[in-house]
Amino acid sequence: MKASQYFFPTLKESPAEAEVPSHIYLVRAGYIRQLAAGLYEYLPLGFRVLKKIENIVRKHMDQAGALEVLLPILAPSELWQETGRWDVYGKELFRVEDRKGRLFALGPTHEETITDMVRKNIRSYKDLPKNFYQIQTKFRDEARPRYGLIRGREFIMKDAYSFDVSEEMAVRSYEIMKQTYKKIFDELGLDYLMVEADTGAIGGKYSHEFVVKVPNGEAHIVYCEKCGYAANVEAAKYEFELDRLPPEDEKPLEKVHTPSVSSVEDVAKFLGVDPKKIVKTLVYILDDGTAVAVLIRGDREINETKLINYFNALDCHLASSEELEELGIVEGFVGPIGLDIPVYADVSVKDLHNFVVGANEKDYHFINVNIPRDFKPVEFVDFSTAREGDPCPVCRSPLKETTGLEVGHIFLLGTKYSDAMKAYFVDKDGKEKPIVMGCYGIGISRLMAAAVEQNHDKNGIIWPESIAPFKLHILALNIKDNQIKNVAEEIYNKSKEKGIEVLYDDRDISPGAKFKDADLIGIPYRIVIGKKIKEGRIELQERSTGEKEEIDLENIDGLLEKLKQD
RNA sequence: CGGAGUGUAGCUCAGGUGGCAGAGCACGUGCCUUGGGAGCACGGGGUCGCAGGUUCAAGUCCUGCCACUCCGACCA
Repeated sequence: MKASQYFFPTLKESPAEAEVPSHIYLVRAGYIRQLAAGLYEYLPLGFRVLKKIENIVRKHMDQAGALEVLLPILAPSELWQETGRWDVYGKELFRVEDRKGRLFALGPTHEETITDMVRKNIRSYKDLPKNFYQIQTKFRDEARPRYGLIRGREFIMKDAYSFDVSEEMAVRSYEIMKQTYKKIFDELGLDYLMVEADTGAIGGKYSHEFVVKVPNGEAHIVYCEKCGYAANVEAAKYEFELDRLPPEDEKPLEKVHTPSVSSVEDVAKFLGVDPKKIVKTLVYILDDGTAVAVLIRGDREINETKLINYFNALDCHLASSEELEELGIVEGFVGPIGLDIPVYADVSVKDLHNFVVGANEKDYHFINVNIPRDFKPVEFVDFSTAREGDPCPVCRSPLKETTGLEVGHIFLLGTKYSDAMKAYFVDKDGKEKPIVMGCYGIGISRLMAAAVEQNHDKNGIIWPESIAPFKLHILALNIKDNQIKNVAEEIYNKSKEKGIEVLYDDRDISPGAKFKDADLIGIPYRIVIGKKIKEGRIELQERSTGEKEEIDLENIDGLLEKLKQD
């Protein structure tokens, strides 16, 4: 491709609205443009990268035996009513109305549609297993789109759905996808972790996330360098047994005056005790309006996902001042003793002795509290958010913490959707059974951003070879010099003949501008044709290392052949 | 959805106390130049986010709305 005929509007300055590297460079280098919040146009370079990623994903999905389909973006509301998600999914679901007033969803995901397709067309165990996938634009009316392609309202996703005769077989399908995902992310050249994840409201037996390691990522991950355990903090087990305080003799319960002292920090300072011996009492309101008190050791944080899962709720929030008042609870001095809502305790409180809690009375705390002498929680549950330094649940070494970007998520769904939508098959024994499902997503457009987050420097993008828009960038530094031009054209033509994807900068602009654009765009290999052509030499540069190597023109065929090979 | 900020040329931005709409870059033409975003000259380009109000006069002051960004909540 000749640059003079191509289109990559580069910018000298960062766009005002971009904050993160992937957003800044994809815009500056002319890959994408913003249309509105969370909506982006893919310019020719951007679309090339997108197709590269798609094709890698497609290749591995096909190899795994999955079958590519294309489902409608619009989904009739009735389907979503069947699973209850028309109401549950909330404001994130784009809803549209046709001329007759019939409602549709712009698909944010396709469990309903694919399950409908399967239930209408699959009758027997002989038709199973099947795995269908598609690569398509998805719509989610995000409360806060941000970071360019990382969180859009419209984005490109590969979604796959497996259908099996039994859970055992479904696990097998799930494992195949897990291995397939590893191959995909390996080939993309990304530094990622596969982590145990929460299944969220989608339900199911278990799930794994594939997380690309980036600073300031939205996903918080703990992992063990020793044994390889890795989990999203929402799903990571907290091993309190390994973090418990030494036993003590019980001291008598005492109420102490603590004027205007309510935060754990302040109480610890005021009473001169370790925050680990202060127990926070948090009042949560579940989505059905139930109020519950949850105790946790002062040095730890509640994980609301674990809470939601335990209570089988869709949602929960910390009680507001008004809600506390309605319940007759004293804000800042809440404690389990004498509280008339159910009290649950995080495991971190188990076997804790002589600890401090709020006295449910303004400006008072109890000290030397002991379980079960002074109160008894309904149950001890793991509500803790895992964090760096916690013991690994597998091998007990201290966990490390990192952040990342979720680019893939696989779920073993079970029969949640097949039950709701009556997707049944007739098994060998002649009995009708629900199909066991799994679902598997990869954020294609987000991967493009993730790759840039992980591969850039101050001058621009450094694409992994597998997804670079072109492999070779030819810079003819002075296109008015006939010798330079002729050599450049010759190398360009030879590259094309060999099937090397090449961008040839034949524009009549200054050398500096060409170098700057080339660095921004980030094509892996660069052949520079300039003054040294007088001595019959050209230059090969690698974008990733910045290394420059002078090559005799007569060796150009060998060089191109080598570029073609790797 | 709560909090904060921004909105002026294609881009990045400047425009105290109200008084002719600006710069750099980009773009066009010509000259010159060609190894890290060259130089000179001339030129084109504006609904100052939108609507209303105050005023002789509004980019500037007031009210409302919209859009975009950031922090948080949220994120099958």
